[in-house]
Amino acid sequence: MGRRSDHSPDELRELLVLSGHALMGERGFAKFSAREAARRAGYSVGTIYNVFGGLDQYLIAINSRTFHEWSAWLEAALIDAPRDRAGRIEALVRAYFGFAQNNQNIWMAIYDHRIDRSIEIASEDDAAREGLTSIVDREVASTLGLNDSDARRLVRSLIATVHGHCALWLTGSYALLEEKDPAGQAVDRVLEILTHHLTPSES
Amino acid sequence: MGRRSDHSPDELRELLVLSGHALMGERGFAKFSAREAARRAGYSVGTIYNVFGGLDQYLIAINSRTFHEWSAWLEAALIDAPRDRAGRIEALVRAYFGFAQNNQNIWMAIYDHRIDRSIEIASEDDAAREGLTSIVDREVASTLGLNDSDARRLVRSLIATVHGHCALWLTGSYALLEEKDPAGQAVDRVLEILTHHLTPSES
DNA sequence: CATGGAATTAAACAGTGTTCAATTAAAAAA
DNA sequence: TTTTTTAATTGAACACTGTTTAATTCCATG
Repeated sequence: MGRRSDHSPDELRELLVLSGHALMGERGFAKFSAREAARRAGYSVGTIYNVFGGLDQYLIAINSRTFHEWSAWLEAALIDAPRDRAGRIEALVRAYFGFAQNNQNIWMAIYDHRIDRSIEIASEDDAAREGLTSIVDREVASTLGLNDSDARRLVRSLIATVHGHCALWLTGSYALLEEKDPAGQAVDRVLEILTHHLTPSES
Repeated sequence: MGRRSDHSPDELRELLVLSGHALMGERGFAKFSAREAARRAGYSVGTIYNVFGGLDQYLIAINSRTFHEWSAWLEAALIDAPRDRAGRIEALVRAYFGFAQNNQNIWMAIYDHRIDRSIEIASEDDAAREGLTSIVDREVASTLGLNDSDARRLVRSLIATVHGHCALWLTGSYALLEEKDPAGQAVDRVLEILTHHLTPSES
């Protein structure tokens, strides 16, 4: 076939991302198939290469969708969160875990997809990733008595801390198998760390 | 061919693990090929299925080898470590990072391989994984004024904290891209956490 | 209506994991 | 020693991948 008018370029792009995202959720990264994703969208594999340029870019687009959903999930959780600092931090961390648990395959796909340094990430995809970090920046960094640079470093370190708990938990890795409440452990660690970085007047 | 006497069952097993481990180091998990690993060992794919029972068990065996090397690496680093608590903790965390950095592909393969709950892990492979945790248990837990249960929980949480920093760093993930010394951040976080769990007389 | 250009596909290629009948070598039995 | 049994090893088949490219088919424009 040739140019088909049943979908505009943008519609087609979104259609394929949607189909791939759903398939990733069903199968997980290891059993994902671009062929199958295209098939379900009613197109053939080649179309993916046309639209995205390659499999890596397609996977990046799928993961960007996950980042958006994840950000929205966190924002939603923060609406109902308590007003005190510890309460908000706990809500944030538990929402982080909640999204991962309720969307295991697509959450893990974010980290399963290793992107070669050679291929460049579109600014749109970059923004999706930054969006998540910026939520934590807003919630945490502003309340600290640190200069911006130190606060940024600490926030990223806190994200790594929470990520570590969540990743080991969901991969069923040895370290957290017997732990009943990994999210609670992450919350505790984050709060312990934060007390070290509060100015006396804040603690 | 039939039964060949050039390798005993144990030798063959080790030969294949060695070959697979080397290939994993060269290519990484995504581009690993059991066929190629067997080829390099001078056998055909079927042999892997004979010896290990399936691809999953083969990958588990390869990763067990990594765990042994990793444990040895940590023990070696602890020999030259300072005697004070903070110094030993720092040495441990930096050795953790050092192994991962110097063996990126085989280190990441540990977490890339998702093991279905249905397949059971041989006690030998379990021991390889426990061995690593037990090093941290020995170094950290015994110095804390906690009961065994709480200490175990905390140690695993600390491992998750360090793992998170290391994983985000090596995957080139958004959160730690600009961080110059991720290991140092992990060390700082671990020490900050530990001060919260020391009895007054120890701090 | 024709024609050029762009979207879409089908087919080909080189790989993969997995299974299993056929083969072959060594060990056991005669 | 010769034969038979047993077990290790392979090769081929199957159904899949991702990736590239020539051929097709549709649409918009002249």
